[in-house]
Parts: sequence; structure tokens; C-alpha cells
Amino acid sequence: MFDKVSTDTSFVAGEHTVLAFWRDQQIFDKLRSQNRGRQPWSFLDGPITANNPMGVHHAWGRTYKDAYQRFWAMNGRELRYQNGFDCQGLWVEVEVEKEMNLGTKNAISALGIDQFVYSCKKRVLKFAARQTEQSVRLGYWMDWDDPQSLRTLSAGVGSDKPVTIKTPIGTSVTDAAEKIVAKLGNPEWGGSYFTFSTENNETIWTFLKKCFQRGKIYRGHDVMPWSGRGGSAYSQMEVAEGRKLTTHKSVFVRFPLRGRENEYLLVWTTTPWTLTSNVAAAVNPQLEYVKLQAKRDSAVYYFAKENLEFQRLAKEFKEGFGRPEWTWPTGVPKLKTIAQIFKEQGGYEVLGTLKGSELIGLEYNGPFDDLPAQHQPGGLPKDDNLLSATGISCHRVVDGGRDNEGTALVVAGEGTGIVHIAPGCGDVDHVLGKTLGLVAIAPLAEDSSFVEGFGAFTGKVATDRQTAEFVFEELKKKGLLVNVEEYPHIYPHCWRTGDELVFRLVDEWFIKMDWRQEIMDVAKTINWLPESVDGLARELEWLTNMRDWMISKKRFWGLALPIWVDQDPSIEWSDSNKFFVVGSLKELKELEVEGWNDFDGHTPHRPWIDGVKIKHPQTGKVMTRIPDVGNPWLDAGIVAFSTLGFNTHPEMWKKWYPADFVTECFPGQFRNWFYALLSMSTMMRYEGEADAEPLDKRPFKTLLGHRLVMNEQGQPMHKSDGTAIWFEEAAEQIGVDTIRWMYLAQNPAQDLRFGTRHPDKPVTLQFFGADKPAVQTDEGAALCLVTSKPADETRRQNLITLWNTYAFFVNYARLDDFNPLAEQVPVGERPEIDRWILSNLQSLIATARDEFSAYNTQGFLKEASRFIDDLSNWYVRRNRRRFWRSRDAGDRDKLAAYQTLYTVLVQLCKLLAPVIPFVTEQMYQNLVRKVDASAPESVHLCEYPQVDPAQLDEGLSERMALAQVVVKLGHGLREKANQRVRQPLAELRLASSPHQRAAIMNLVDVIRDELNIKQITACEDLDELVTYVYKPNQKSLGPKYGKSLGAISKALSILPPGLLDPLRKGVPVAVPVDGAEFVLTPEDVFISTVQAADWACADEDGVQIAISTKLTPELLQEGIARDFVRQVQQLRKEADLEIEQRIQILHAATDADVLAALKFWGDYIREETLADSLEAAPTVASAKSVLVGAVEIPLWIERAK
RNA sequence: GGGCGUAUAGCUCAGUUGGCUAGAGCGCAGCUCUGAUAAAGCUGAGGUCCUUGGUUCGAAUCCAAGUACGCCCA
Repeated sequence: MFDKVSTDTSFVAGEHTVLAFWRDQQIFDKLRSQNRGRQPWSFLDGPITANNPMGVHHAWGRTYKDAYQRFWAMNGRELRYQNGFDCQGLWVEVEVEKEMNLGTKNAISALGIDQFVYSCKKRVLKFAARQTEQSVRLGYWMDWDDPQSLRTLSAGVGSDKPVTIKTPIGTSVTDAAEKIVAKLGNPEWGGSYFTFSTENNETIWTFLKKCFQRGKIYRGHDVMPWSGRGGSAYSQMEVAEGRKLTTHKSVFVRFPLRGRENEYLLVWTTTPWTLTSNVAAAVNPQLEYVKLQAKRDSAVYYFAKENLEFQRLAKEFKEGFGRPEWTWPTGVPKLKTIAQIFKEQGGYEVLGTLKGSELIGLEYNGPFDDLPAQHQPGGLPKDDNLLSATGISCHRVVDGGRDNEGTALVVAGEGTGIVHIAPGCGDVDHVLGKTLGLVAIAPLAEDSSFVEGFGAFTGKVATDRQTAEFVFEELKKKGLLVNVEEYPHIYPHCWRTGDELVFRLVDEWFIKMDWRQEIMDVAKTINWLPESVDGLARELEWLTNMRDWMISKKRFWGLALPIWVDQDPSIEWSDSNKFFVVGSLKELKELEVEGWNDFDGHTPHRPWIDGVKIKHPQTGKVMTRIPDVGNPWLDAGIVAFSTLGFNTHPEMWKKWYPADFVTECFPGQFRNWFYALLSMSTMMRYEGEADAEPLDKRPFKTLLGHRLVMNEQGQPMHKSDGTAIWFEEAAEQIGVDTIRWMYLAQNPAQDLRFGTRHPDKPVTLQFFGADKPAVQTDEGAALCLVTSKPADETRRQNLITLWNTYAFFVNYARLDDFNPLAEQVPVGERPEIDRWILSNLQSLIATARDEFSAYNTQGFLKEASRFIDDLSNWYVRRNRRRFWRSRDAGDRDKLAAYQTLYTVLVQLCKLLAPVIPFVTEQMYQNLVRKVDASAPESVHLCEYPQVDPAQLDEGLSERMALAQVVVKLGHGLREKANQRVRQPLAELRLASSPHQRAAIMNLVDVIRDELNIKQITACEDLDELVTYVYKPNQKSLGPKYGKSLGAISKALSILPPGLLDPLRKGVPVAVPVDGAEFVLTPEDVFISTVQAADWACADEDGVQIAISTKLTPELLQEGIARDFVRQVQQLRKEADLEIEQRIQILHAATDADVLAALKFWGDYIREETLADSLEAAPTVASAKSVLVGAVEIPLWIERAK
């Protein structure tokens, strides 16, 4: 028999019980063996960065992953269940730097790259273990490594001492930790993949080799945002994170025009240090320029006319810089106009205007032409293609041109309309310089200091304030300084050190992306979800606009780029004969001439691989590996090959490629993971002339993106201000099932408002598997109160309602010894309401299957919520009496009710198992396993329900909906007539179409009961009780009569009564309007009732009802009896009696009407309240004064002996 | 600066190919119901469907311009 179910719903404790059950009974393993060898469903996991513990925001994507995997597993598919950890890259380096207190790149070199890399590996393994535990708590079923083994490995990295771990598949492995780590996630062991594995790195080599063979790898220069302290270039993403409002000294400077006495270009910049490397000056040919003479020294200046009086930063001065905290800095004066500057210097005179195009070609002298770097042929570093030019020889006015969207680069506004161009110091400058064949002069070393060739500047750091002052002094000496001012602006800073970034020319390695069309063709074969986001369009937009893929980074921890170069510095790196890409470790060993022995036994990482030298297979020259590491998106993008065994297990790869499904949080991923997957797959599958079809190159078939998790106010959650919610805090306070429901019901195209963390309210939590409650996370962060209205609502509306329905069923089934295995009452013989809920169940099953298959859990859960509500608040509510009836073995109606509710609950468990795996497991264990030992051991081992078409009856839903309309109208009428529901009323009359009438009369018991009305009468019409109003149906009349619609509407309201009555019988009526006649058919009008006489009436959906409001003495007496019963029940509830406990009722009523009612309805009262007696007695202290009818009486109960 | 998206009740959001008195949940007020419920039902208050113009018999919906916010790119 079922266990008793408490209605005290603490789901979190239940989740722990279920986790222990799954673990102890190895349910997940049983699921895997059950489906082994069946049709595969391939999921490819986007790796989570194993660098920190999971926050609550990570759980959204992981809930999708788990829910869809569980769904397909219940459909008998074989799955891989491989989680992925992203392990390499700057993210990890940054955390390790913090941990080890290493501020700069030099500090790392001093420590030793090997020690640093060990630390990175340790950290990754440590947090992989942590995230594994957190994921298990979420109910995320994956082929997890034992967290303890991962910790053992973490501790063992860096030592040769062998360690022993247990692999997920159950074998035991003993070796040096590093050697085990290198092989984690391989098919023989199982477990999560780690992007630092040798297999993953080597498969990227395979990819890069293919790129190399197609001539797509090159070494190039680019100007990148650079941090001097970090010694590294930053991506656009990283730059965006570090934008800050700051104040710089900006400068107006003049460039003397060659061959024009005392005439100058007026130039402005906020980065004075870049003037050292000026090469050209750009104008907009269409723009109008002014020729102006300063009175002080009669100098003539050229600059954009509009800028003369332009109020620079006027808007920012008033409104700030676009964020609340970015207000105009105090103490910084409002900026002057250029006119004002000249006025203050003695005044000016405008000599004339000219077009920018007239300036183009003019040559000038640069401000720092005395520096050796300006004289260097080919620029600095030397460009062998431009050896005939120097910085100085390039000094001329050029056309700034337009960007690829057609916007002019040089515009009037903040500056002077003449832009100083330093191709070695600016991104746009660099592109322009390339186009125009200008040399670049790159002044900065890795630490942002000036290199040799810059005279007194050499050694100075570009971002030092003194350097700017030095520039001003030098300019002043040369008579080129016009004005210096404080200039506030948003400037990129290093998000790690807070350093100001500079733009620095770096040499990096790139993949030429001129094969983007191939990738676009592949992107088009993919199903991008959710549709509303139009992921394909976003991806294509990126693919269209992206630049070549920069794959190198001058750091330590990451993919060792397999690029070997000749050591001869005279060699042009862009010549692909002069560098070589190695495609595998095997190839490396074959080409190796030096260093293999030191490398052997290590993973292909820095520093160990750095010493391996090779001989170029053609030239025979000795080559050294470049020290750069790879872009981490290579690591994540290769997983469709590396983790599926492309190089090692071809059969396995064929079985699982392409993945059926991937899902990831999408901001950013269109140019990160999605991009990397698509492009790498396109390259890997490239087959030359007879290239594969785009369809065969796709790495996955369907992609589901989702947005971000926000706090309750819709704002981002930050670790720094204590608003970011730790996973544990949410899991143990809100409950994982609730969280999962919330995530799966959310529209993935919209940010999810999760909840609020209260950093000032600490809590103590019991973690799963821990022996005692915790006050902080493993990392020592405080645990704080988390509240969430959306979660509370989700729990209340869905989980609690479901649970209480379940509790109701179980607790009555126990009293009645209901046996679910007994013979079933044929569904056809069950009452209409039973067939109704069973039919709705079939619809829900169909919806669940359709929506899960379409990767739209939101659509399923919307219907599931509605179903649970129908089940609880309509089916159970309307059928309670069938469960209460006293035991009678021959009561087939009662049996039908039990069987119906049982079926619904069990099926619902299975339907919802992928969504809320814990609650459904608890229910299933009690409902099914308790009574049927032969049933599958877990709800997750069951087959997903199939629709039984025989039970599907859509007509039933419509009929029930009609009954619900009648009930709703009835409740409304009672309210209007001021009659409480306990007061019985004599009659309800209803009129509607014969078809509807019949449907409603089928459910007459339900209606009578719910509305407490003695008699329900169906009538042809209610003409004697009401009058009718006719309103136009614009949707049907509009197309027919168009412009006359207004007149017809007006006419309808003033027609003589009765004229339109035939419409109610389905007969068309001709209506005269403005001399013309229009024929109206029944669907052209809406008919409603307005007036009632002695009855209350209402209508909706073509159903009219009227209820009699007249009360007879008999009805009043019955009302009193019902009140009395209700009050006794309330006392039972207050006394917390078991539902089967019998009682004695005592009262001290004196009112004659009450006494008469108690006498007449005595049997009924005792039966309803399980009372052995109903007696009058002198009142006692414990009696409660209750309202019965219109009078108060003292009432109390006692337990029956 | 360019591109994309969004704007509907106090809050969070639905609103199908343009058509009925613009809806739901939460919140608020009143009433009702309650031998599973932490529920539920009914009624009510609360709307410039961002603004302006256009197309149309008819616009929350389509078009144009503008405003605000968000994202992406520069």
C-alpha cells in the first residue's frame, strides 16, 4: 500500500532523498545500459569554463541539456552524456595570477612557465570537480568523473609520483597525474572531456594543418588594444568590459605645410604619444574647410569649418556619458570652441573656405621628424614591401575614406576635421595605412614603453602622464603647440589591472577567412532556435563582417600553436614556404631534430614543447616553434571532432556526427562558439575539388540559444556587489525542481528574472552529501538569503498543486485500500468527467511529445500548468464526493474515480520527469513501485507516454468548457444577486443551440453541484425572462458591406424589437438601412441578453442562463444546514483531526429556525461530518461562536470514543 | 555613426493572416468557496496599446517619421 503523504511540502529535503536513491541504486547506469545499442541521439556539450564554481546562471543551459537528454532517453535513444570543461586560456591565467599574486607577465616568467602551467591545470581540475558536484545536485545526468578522482589529479599535477583514480567506466588507472590528465575523457574511460587533453589539442593541429594546406595561415600585423602590465593584446570583448570614464590631456597641434610659408594643418588628439609616430593626415574630401589666420603670429590654419564654433562635448557636459555613474568629472571645465581658443590668443580672421578634396596631396612636416624612427625605410618594424618610403616621406594629406558601411571616417565634430594618422598606433589608422600604402611606425614595446629609435622618448611609458607632458614641452619648443586642455572621455582600461590600454602594433598569426561563403552555406543548413531571434541572420551578419581570425596570443597557458618558423630574421613570414604547420604529434616526432627527449612524457603545452625543433621537409632548414598560444575558441570549436573520436575512433565519429542538438547562452556566441564550431567543421570536412555538401559539413543540426539570467529587477547580477547568486544558495533554498521548471518555462529569447540575493542576511544550508550544515561555500564565500517571487509563483502554481493532488489521492486511496492493479473499469463506462480528464491527458501527451521534439519546453509547460490546474481545481474538486463515499466493494463509480486519478498522476509523472526529475521520482516510487515491484525501478527508466487515440475526444473538452462557462456565469449571477453558494437556489434555466444544450445537460450533475442549484432546466429560449441585444460582427460584415458597416451598426441599435429575432432561429433577416436593404445572417451578429425580471441572467459564447433568486422557507432551512456543516468541518480542521476520525457535535442554539433546520437535516449533517451524535447542551468555554444563516450559535465538537 | 530588436494594466508579459467591449499571471479591494491545497472561484478598480502622420469600411497589429530603452557593429 502507498505510504502516507504529508501535505507539508519541503521539496529540498525530498531532492536529497532522491539523489541518494539514484546514487545508491545506480539508476543512471541502468538507464544507459537499457538504451545501449539503440538509435542514437547525439548531444554535443558546449564546454563550461572550469575556472570558478557555477552560479545560478549556469544552471539554465544545463537544465535544457538535461531535460532534452532525459526526454530522448525515455524515448529509448542511446546518448553519450559527455559533459565538457573549457580549460585553457587567459581566463584561467588571470585567476591563477590572482591566486599566486603575480601581477605581470615578467612575474610569471620569473616563477617559471612550467610552475605556472601546473597551477593552471590544478585550478581547472579543482573546479571541474566542484562543478561536477554542483551539476549532480541540479539533477544533471552526465557521465561524470568522480570528483574525488579529479581532486586527486589536481593535487598530483606537477609531480612524477603515480596516483590511482577510478575512471567513470569503472576501471582503475595508476600513473603520473599529468599523464592521466592528458587522456581524460577518452572513450575507453568515459567521463567529461577537457579541452586541455592531448586529443583535443592534437585535433586542433589537424585543423590548422588543413588550413595551412589550403594556404589560409599567415603571419600578419595588427594594431590591437594592449595592456603594458599584462603584456598582452586584448580582444574586443575584453576591451568592452574595461571601459571607464577618464580624463586625458588632449592637444591641438599644428603641422607646417611644406612649401607654404607659415601655413598649418590644425590637428587634435587625445593620445599625444602617438604624435611621435605620425605618418599622414586624413581629411574628408566632401567636407568644407576653413582657412583662418591667427592675429598673434599671422599663422594660417586649415580645419573643418563646422569645428570653428562647434561646442565640443556639450551634450556630455549636461547629461554625462551614457551611464548614471559617468557624469562630467568635477573640476574639469567646459570645453572651449576653437574660435574661443583663437580669440584668447589674440583673435583671428577667416580668409576663406575650401573643400577637403583641395587639401588632399599637400605635404607637411611631422611634429617629430627628428626621431630616427621617422627616417627608417619601410617604417618600424620594417615592411619589406615599402622600403622606398619612410614616415617622413609619407607625410601628406590623404582621403580618410569610408568604412565598409559607407560612413566617412573623417567627420567634423569633436576634432578639427583633420585626423592625425599613425598606422602603428591605431586600429583605423592601420587599416587606412594598409589601403594607402603608408608605412607604419610602431613605437611601443610589450610593456608599453618606447622602443629604440625614439630619441628621448625611448624607455618612457606611453600611458604615463609625464610622457604626455614631455610631448607638450617638445611641441612647445618646436612652436607647434596650439592648445592643451583637460578632456574627459570613455577610454578602454585593462579589466584586470586597471591599466589604460594602448593600441599597439603586434605581429600575430591569422587564419585568412576568405572561405567565409563555405561557412555561410553550412550555417544555412542548421535549424536556429528560438525562431524569434533569427540566429541564422545574426550568424550570417557576423560571417559577412568578421575579419581574419587571429589565433595567436602571447601568453602561457593554452593550445601550443603548431607553427614552426625559420630563425632567420630576414625571412618574410608571410611566405608560407618559410613557416610550417605540424598536423600531429606523430608528424612532429618525424620532423624533430632537437628537444624531443625533454618534451617526451609531457603534454603538448608550454614550456615543454617550446624546445622541440624541426627540419622543414622541403628546405631542410631548422625551425623553432613560435612561443604563442592559441585562441581558446579553437579549443571549444574542435569538440565536434576531438570528443567524437575523429582521429582515433572513426566508427564512433560517424555514429555521433553531426550532433542532433546543441544549446548555449547566446550573447556573444554567434562570433565565439557557434562560429568556431561552424568554421572548424567546414574546414575539417573540406574535400577539395569534389567538396562535401554543406549539409554534410554541419557539426550540429539544431541549435537552441537562450538569453541571460538577471536579478529580480532585470539587472545583471554581479559578484562584486554581492548580488550574484551561488548555485548552492538557490538550490538549497528555492529547490532544484522549482528552478528547473522556471528555466524550462521561460521564453529563451528573453532574459530571465531569477531572484534577489540579500548579502546582509546570512543563512545556514544543508548541502547534499555533507555531514553538517554549512555557513559558506567551499571557497569561503558567505551563504545568503535568496528570495524569488517568480520561483515562489512557479512552485505554488505547479509543484505544490501537483503535490497536493497527489497527497489527496494517496491519503484517500489508503483509507479505501485502493489497488491500482485491480481490473480496470472500461474507460467507456466511466463518467463523462473521467473521460474528460483522460482525454485532456492525451492532448497533454501529444503536446509534450511535439514540443520536446521541437525543443520548446516553454510550450509544453504552459499546457502542463493548465492541465495541473484543471486536474486539481476542476477534476478533483468536482469529484471529491466520489472519494469520500463510505467503503463499498461494488462501488464502480468510486473505483473509476480512483483509477482515473491514478492513471493521470502516473502518466503526468512520466511526462514531467525530464522537467522536475525529483518530485516525479518521489511520486512514482510511492504510486507505482510501492504496489508493483515489476515496474521499472525509476520513473526515469520508464518509456515516455504515448497518446492513446481511443481516449482522445476533443468534443469532450468543448463540452466541459461549456459547463465551465455555465458555472462561471452562475457564480457571477450569485454575486450579483448577493446569494452565497451555500444557500441552495431553486432553478437555473439555460438556453443555447440544441447541440450545446445537449452537451451541457450531460454534465448537469457537475453544474448542479458546483452552483448548489436544485434544478437545471434547458429551454428553447429565455424570451419570457430576458430581452435581446444585437451587435454587429465586424469581422464577417466588414468584407461584405465595407463602408456601410458604420450605418449598419447604428441601425442595429435602433431597430424595432423583435425584427431580428429570427436570427436566433438561424433565419437570415433583411434589414433596411438608409433606404437600402442588407441581409444579415446569424453569424453577422452577436446576440446578448440585457434584462431580467425576477431572475438574474447572463450570457457568454451563445449560452444564456438565468437563475431564480426567490428563496422559499425550505431553501433557507437547507442553507442553514449547509452553514452548520461547514462550521463543523472548520472545527474538525482546526482540531487537526484525521480525515476518518468520527466526532460528536454539541451546540447551544436557541433560534427557532436553526433548531428546526438541525432537526430536519440532522441525518445529513451527521453523515457529512462523520458525527455519531448531534446534541444541544449548555455552552462551554471551548465552544466557538459561529454564524449559521443569520444568527450566531455556540458550537463545539468532541472526538467520538 | 550604422544595423537589429523592443515599447500593451502598478509589476511580468500574451495578443495568431488587420475585425467582438484589448487579455493572462502577480499585486490591490470586496464577496464566495474549502472534510487535499500554502489553494480556488466571482466581481471590481486599474490602459493615451510610446508619439505623430499615412493605408483601410476598420489599426495594438501594416507603412513612414520621431522618441526612449536594449543588443550587435564601428
